[in-house]
Amino acid sequence: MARERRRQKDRTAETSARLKAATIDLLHDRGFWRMSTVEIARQAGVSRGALTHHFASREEIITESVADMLRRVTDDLHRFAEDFADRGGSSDEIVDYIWRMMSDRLFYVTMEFLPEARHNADFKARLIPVVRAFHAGLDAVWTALAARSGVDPDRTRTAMNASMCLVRGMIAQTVIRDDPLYYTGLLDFWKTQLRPLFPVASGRGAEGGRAPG
Amino acid sequence: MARERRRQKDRTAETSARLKAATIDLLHDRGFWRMSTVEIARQAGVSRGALTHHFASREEIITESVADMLRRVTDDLHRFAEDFADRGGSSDEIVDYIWRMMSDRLFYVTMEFLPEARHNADFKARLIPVVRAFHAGLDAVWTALAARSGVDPDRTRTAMNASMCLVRGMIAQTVIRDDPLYYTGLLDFWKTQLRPLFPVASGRGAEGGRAPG
DNA sequence: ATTTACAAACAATCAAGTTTGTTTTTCGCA
DNA sequence: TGCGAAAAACAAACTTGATTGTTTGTAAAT
Repeated sequence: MARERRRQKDRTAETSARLKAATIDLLHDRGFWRMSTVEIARQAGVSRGALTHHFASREEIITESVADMLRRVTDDLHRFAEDFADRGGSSDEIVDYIWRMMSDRLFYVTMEFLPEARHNADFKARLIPVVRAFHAGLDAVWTALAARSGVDPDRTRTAMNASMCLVRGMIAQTVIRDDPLYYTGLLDFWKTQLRPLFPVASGRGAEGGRAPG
Repeated sequence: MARERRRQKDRTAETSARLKAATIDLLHDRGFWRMSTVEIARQAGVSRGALTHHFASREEIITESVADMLRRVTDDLHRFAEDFADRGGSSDEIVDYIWRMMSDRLFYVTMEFLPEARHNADFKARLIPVVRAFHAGLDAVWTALAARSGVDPDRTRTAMNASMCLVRGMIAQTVIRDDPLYYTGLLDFWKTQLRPLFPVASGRGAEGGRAPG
């Protein structure tokens, strides 16, 4: 393009980024074990030599790619939490948000590497800190909801972690069962269950923030 | 052994059963792609030649093993549904049952082959009918609960499918997060949510089952 | 006798990591 | 500031090991 001479830092950053993006793409489209480092290089538009230069092993490029992806999602999560706290959203919105976030490749990619984490202690260890950061992002969202609806934070966390698990299980099921109405039905049911737990304080503030158990 | 002369039917049945059991064991302990046909034969205590004699390919022994496993679980499900209908159990009990059923290797093994189903159309096609039968088994349980508590069957199905998804998502999370209290907390939360939807008809209160230790 | 169950050796493929070679960038130093 | 060595970014060929499906051989059941 414009610059014929590029700094090595820039070249490294760009090539690594392309390779990591290609890795996530293939993780999603081809699967953890079906994809090869040859494919990753091809998809990234670089030689396999470039790949081996920047990443010591197949396992390394995968762990770094997944870590990158989770960090990006975590950033989004924090932005959403801030925005949500500012304008005071509803529990419905949160359900929709996590459904969209998880459906958008995140949990499909997760299903690719979860089995590996279960069988490969190094891989799992490398993953845990970044997963913890992701959960901290989730907690930021839950905390915003708890503050906004005046509900006990612990109870909020439980309800929202359950929502996360529900969505995980739903997306797992989409692999075998393709039935959009089934999933919207489940989400609606879930929203209905959550609503009384997190009353919206706005407007005619009749509710003080307590829900009958 | 006791019998020196065995029918070929019996030999085939026994050897196949050993191989399929070994396949499920390794699927759980080593993972879909980490295990090899050599390992399966060794685990089953037969030669690899025996394996190739009874199963045309690696994919075939895996699909047949998984189908067998799902059929066994489905049988259990129907037995539970019958028993549950006879004595009129609580929704708490159902939550405990599906948690136990899914935690007992079933969903870990499922997480091993779900990605394969996502990327391998033949594999998926081979799986769908047996998964459908499994869901029919689940429906038998839900129907028993609906009849017993006089709740609309459709609503019951939705609530119970949500329970299944919740449990799936919880078990997926156990791969990364090892925290038994977290999971019992989620189960208790969910039982509390379900209880008012499925009131126990008798005057004895909703004492049902307690969470497993 | 002929088919079936099992056993073991074989062949071909494939992917990961290594090595070797070439071009571009960086940097110490005159 | 300019030059040359060193290092980094790529590229491609090579090595090795593992795995699957196939083939060939043998004992037992039909």
